[in-house]
Amino acid sequence: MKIRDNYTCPLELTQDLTKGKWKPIILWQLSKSSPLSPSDLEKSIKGINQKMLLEQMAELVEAGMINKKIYEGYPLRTEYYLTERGFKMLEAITIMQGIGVDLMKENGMENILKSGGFIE
Amino acid sequence: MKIRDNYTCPLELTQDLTKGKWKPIILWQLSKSSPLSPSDLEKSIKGINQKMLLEQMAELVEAGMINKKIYEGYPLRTEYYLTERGFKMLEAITIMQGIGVDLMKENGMENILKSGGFIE
DNA sequence: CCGTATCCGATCCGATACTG
DNA sequence: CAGTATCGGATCGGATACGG
Repeated sequence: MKIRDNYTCPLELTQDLTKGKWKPIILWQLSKSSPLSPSDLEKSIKGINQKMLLEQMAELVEAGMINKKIYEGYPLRTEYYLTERGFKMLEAITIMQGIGVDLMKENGMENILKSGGFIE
Repeated sequence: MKIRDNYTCPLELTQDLTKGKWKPIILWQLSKSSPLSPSDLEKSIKGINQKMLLEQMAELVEAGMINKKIYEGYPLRTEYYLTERGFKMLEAITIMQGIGVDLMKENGMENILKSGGFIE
């Protein structure tokens, strides 16, 4: 993750640190159940693969949104959990989740909401 | 803007509609002063160019976050303003702005905060 | 001044393979 | 199971030019 040297406003910085297809979803998942191992998360996030998950989590750690606890020995085990900053970011994500629900209701996508296919 | 057909959760939809380098900043600017013309916005957002601005605004209109009012006649004039949904989205953006300020303070980037270079 | 089209480099993301 | 490396296609974003 490259932090640019010139930001015109703080919002851009936060954006940079939380952008990408998966990061908000990872934070959302960790807010509901924590701590979680990478394999747990991979199961709970439909469509993600191991590479994307670990890559995005490493960036979230760098951004101070999540932390990990590593257990020595075999089988390997690591657990991730939200930091205080991560919880704050989650407030923003929660609002966006609400907007998404509204949008889906307005656009005949209730099937997704009810199917249980999504993570709530 | 292509809306995917399969979302695993509403958050992904909102993300799709508000992603990109400029959209949150456009909403932020419109929240402080509204309505604004494209040329006003272009002046107030450092680094953006006309193409990106109009392109991103068109997508925000499609997403129902902003609306525009077109005045007939010459010189051409159009004004953009936030919708109710846009204001809701702004709550999330405001939180992220706050996180960005914290991050900058922790990382010796106060110069950006104080320089007046950013839009507050 | 508002808006659209094109071109092209940078970045993202998914598949796959590999290590400890 | 956790994590890293590589590669290629898709997408994004900035420059530039053109039209209403």
